[in-house]
Amino acid sequence: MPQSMTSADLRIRNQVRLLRAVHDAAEPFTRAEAARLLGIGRNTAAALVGELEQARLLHEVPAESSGRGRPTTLLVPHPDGPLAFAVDFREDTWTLASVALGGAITELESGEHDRTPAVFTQIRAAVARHETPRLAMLGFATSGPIRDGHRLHISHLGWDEVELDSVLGEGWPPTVIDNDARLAGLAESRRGALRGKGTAMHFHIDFDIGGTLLLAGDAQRGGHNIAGEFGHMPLTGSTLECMCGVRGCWSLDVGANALVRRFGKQPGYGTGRELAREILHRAENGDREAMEALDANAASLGKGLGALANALDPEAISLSGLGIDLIRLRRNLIEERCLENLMAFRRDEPPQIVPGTVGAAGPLTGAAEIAWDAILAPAGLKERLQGRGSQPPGRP
Amino acid sequence: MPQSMTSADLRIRNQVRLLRAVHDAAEPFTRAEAARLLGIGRNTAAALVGELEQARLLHEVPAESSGRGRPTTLLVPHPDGPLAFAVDFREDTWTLASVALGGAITELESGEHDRTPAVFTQIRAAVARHETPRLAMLGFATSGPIRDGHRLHISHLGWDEVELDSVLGEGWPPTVIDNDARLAGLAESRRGALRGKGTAMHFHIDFDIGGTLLLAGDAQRGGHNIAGEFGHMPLTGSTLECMCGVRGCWSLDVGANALVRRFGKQPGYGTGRELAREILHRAENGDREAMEALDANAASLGKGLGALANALDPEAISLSGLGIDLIRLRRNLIEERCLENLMAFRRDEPPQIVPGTVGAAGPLTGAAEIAWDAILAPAGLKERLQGRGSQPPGRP
DNA sequence: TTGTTATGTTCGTATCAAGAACATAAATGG
DNA sequence: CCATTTATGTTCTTGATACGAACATAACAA
Repeated sequence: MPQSMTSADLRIRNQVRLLRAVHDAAEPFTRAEAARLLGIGRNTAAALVGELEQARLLHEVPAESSGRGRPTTLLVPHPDGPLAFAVDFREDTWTLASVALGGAITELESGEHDRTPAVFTQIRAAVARHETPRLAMLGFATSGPIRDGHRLHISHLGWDEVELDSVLGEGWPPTVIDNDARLAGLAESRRGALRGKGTAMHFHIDFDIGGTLLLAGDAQRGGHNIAGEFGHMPLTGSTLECMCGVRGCWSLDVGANALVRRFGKQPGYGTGRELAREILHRAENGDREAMEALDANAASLGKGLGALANALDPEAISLSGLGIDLIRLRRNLIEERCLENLMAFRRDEPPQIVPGTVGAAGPLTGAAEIAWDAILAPAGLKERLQGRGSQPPGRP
Repeated sequence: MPQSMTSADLRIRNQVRLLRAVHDAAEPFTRAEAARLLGIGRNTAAALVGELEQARLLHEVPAESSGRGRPTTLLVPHPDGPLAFAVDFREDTWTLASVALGGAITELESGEHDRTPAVFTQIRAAVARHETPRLAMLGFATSGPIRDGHRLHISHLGWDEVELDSVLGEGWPPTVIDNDARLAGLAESRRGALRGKGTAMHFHIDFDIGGTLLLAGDAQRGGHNIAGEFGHMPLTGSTLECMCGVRGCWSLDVGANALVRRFGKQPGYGTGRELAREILHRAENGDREAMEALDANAASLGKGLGALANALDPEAISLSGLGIDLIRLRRNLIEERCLENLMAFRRDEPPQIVPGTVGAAGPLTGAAEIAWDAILAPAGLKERLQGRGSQPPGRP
């Protein structure tokens, strides 16, 4: 318990509460509403906002009057305030975006890459092209687990335990990095289908299944920062050997690899994704073999979700990637199998299974969230508020 | 965000921090150490402790001097301070204990019961026999899930969705209640083998498996307060039908029921526990059939733990109940099967699998923890500190 | 006996949020 | 068109908090 609590910390805490409220709100709100929301007086709210405006974190704009009363102002991000950059680093492409307080995303640049760590240099160059003193923190979404926060393991790129520092190199802005599946879940939890849920799960279905357990708006990270490999539990009774080194993984029956395998093709990270799309398309058009593959996929998905719901009791489960299509095409089958595998006493309150609403922007949005979490941490904010007005914001 | 943050709340927060430190510490510490621990000045510490002494929460006793310096005092629970009562309600027995700040347990009374809800009246009478104005909160451990905190479901007593209010009846002190497996895990996390682990799991193996995911010293509760049924995931490939209504549950292969079934006996909640002990005993003495049953049990346990570790990445896993015996008798087999089912890249850092150290006192200890959590919540503490010195402590 | 050391105590100060009273800018309604 | 109503902004005072510095105290050590 190192963090002492002094009057100054009290102020910081209230300012963090205010900024978080602005960041998390679906719609901008006024200063008076903020006072009510935080349970503080209008005078205190005025003081807080004043300092935050000085520090170029908030800005006040006239609010169109609604009814009687003295007109007030809306609290919006400061036009010259700090920005988070977010990177979504994928299999063969990357995207760089800038994200303001409140979550508004501006895509800056994107590109393809050659699957070697040189891509990081490429991305860093892009960051440099758009660099501004306003850049305060960079959030980075990558596929693959990041052990202990620094050892990167991306099997489909053949990167095995790559040391993060060595590939990132020097010259990066302050950076926070996490797994894309987890960040996609975080995005749903903060700004998507799982908003407001205390306990929820998200699964991204691509070649296989990656997921995360979301508790009160935060993604569970695990003891070595590698939680979330729900796809590698033996939930469907498969006896095949998985690329992960274990037999019987759930992922062997759900996802693009599973679809492809049913057609005698080699599962793997090549053209599998297009083939899977093709199979779904054929299933939609009544192709019998494709429909069976789709059914098997959906049934296995539902079974696994039921099993996980028994253990973790989520209020809702959202899906992304192929999961969106699976819900669209086979919702009933998924729900039926989920129900079948729920303990009997849970069947009157099954978890909602919903398509994610953040969509393909999930990892990028999640990366922005962790970057803003870092910016809005009390420690960092304290610094930013100390030198109010004098030097320009952004990292030192 | 309803909780405002005023100067008074600041004081309460620091007092909570201090009390929690005392409650959680393995050894009592001095006032000066407390000041360093919390990062506050000695003068502030003196003020905090003074008020807490007034409120009969803390007491100062002379500390034997260690080396130079002015002698100081140890912070200990106030001899007339609030007490938590804890109840461990089991299949056919119950135990009532009194627990002071810091976690010291005094057993007050125990008894058997007839498996009908009348037992609650019995327990309430016992509480009344020991009632004192110092009683501040009662923590209650029961088997079976408690949906939404008020619907009790104990299958082996034939209690199906019993409304908690109706069985508890009137006249109880302020009460918090939770599931025994979850509370046993909480106990290990706070005071046992999982102390200090950020992410951990605990499994209580009895007839079947109940468990809990422990995050930063708190047990995960789920969206409907019924998380933790890890035993009802299909982790071992069984095809049997489980009493829970699903096929293939992990619990079908691990625990007393699984042992008993191997001997052609009907699994269930009768004399199964003694029979299971008997089987373990025979296995220890070299009985081949019993050894095979034990091996199968241990192997299934290990396999399931590996699968769960893939998903949730615990630093450590503790076991209680039969799990203690399984570790004692077949540690290698459990660990080997766990490792086999861990994704390859995790195998150099497998979760530690350890016997719980709180032992049979787990549910009782956990019940005391949630009771003290309630007492030490800022809201309740505020009340207790308002009327300092005037009226006696305890619930109004 | 005289320092040394760790702790307790006292006092003044800066900061913070609350509360009350007042000021202000719209909409409302005759 | 003007007084009223209403919601908000602003100002000032007040009580409470933790901090820092200086000093007091009680042991131990040389």
